[in-house]
Amino acid sequence: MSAERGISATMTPAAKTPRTERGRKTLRLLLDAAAAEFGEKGFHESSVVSITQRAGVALGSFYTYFDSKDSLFRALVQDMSAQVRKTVGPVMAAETDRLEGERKGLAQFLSFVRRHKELYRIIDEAEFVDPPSYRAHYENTVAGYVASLKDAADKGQLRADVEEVHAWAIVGMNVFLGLRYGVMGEDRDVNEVANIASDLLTNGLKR
Amino acid sequence: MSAERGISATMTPAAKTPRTERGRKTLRLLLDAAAAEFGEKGFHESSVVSITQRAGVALGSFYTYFDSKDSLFRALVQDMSAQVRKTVGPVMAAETDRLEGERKGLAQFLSFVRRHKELYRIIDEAEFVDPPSYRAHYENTVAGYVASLKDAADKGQLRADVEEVHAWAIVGMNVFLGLRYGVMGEDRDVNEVANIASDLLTNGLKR
DNA sequence: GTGAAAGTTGAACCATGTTTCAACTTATAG
DNA sequence: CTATAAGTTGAAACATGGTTCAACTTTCAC
Repeated sequence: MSAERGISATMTPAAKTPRTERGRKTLRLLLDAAAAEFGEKGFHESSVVSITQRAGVALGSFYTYFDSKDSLFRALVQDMSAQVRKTVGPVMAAETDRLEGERKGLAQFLSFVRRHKELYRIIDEAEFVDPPSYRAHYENTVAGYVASLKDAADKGQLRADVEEVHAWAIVGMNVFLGLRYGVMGEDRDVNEVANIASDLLTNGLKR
Repeated sequence: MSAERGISATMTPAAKTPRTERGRKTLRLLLDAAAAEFGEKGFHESSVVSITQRAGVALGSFYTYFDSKDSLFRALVQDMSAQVRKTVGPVMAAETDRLEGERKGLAQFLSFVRRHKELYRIIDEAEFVDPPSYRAHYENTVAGYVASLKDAADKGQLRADVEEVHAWAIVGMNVFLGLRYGVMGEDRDVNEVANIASDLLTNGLKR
């Protein structure tokens, strides 16, 4: 799970920025350890002690880089929220046809989730550990969806009456498919799932 | 938030069953207080002390009825999982047309959520506090959906190829609509939301 | 009415885990 | 080479809150 994810631009310096190479390395160790720990055991079961142990640094070093366990979590949520957008967004945008973009985007999202189960669960847990981050994550996501759906509607690629409710519905669909076929089990092919969902989204259930 | 919900049949006697009227009353006080408390502050922010205080009983009385804070939570999750099914199921089943049933069911679900935000959040938090209950809740829900979708397909009411993936997609959609238009805000009419979602589900996004 | 069972009470016990800090080591600029 | 800033360390202080228990009160069957 040790991602190549570094200290991304979006990450607010709630993390007291390290000044030397050694410092950056330690910070990265802590972030990776925390992501893994939170992903496996959840926020409350993870202790600062266990995180520092996994990272292989002393307990006290944690507070060189973070104000608290909470602030670490917040940093992680924001970082990963950005990561999802950065991974899925371009794949979706690359497609001229919005519905095809949706299909490709979901497939991409599902494989991302499989490779980053920890991060997926961290966002989910933010609903309880840090509600504002959670809301922000989904409000951003939905806002992006609404814009891009309206855009596609203008181009005549889909029905003209698309709005917020549609966006929340689609996001919910994707999140649950990610939970089931990304996190809970990998018993289905990513593309197969994406095809089925995309077809449902395009044509609906009626025969 | 003090529901008329009593000690339902499905509730495993993890709660040490009271033998007198007085006992039953105390147990109910504790259950209602806990549901409210968990709903507002989440599992970890709620303490047994605060729950007993809200219920107006002594700290020690808690352990007359529950083995632990966890076991109370488990009882609550199971109880509410059953409640949702009991509230939404019949409304859906009453309709002969599956798609119309879906619309009515969603509307019913949304108003249920509005009246029971606490319980909704309790199920969500089970993902972290008691994963088995969480999985069980959604696996049950989805299984019911698959059966009823297949049934409707046999009757020619919808496409023949419905399967598990569709069910997870629909459930995810409903859950997120519940989160947004039930819990987060009530700025839209329940029936309007249900109509839009139902239309999306029936006809899809293509124009 | 009486005694055993059921229920109540809250102080004390206990476990866990976050945060602080002063002594120490490593890095780097001049 | 050296002085100073950056970083590391882990023991101890501190806070929180779940759980136990022995003394007490209420209920209820006989």
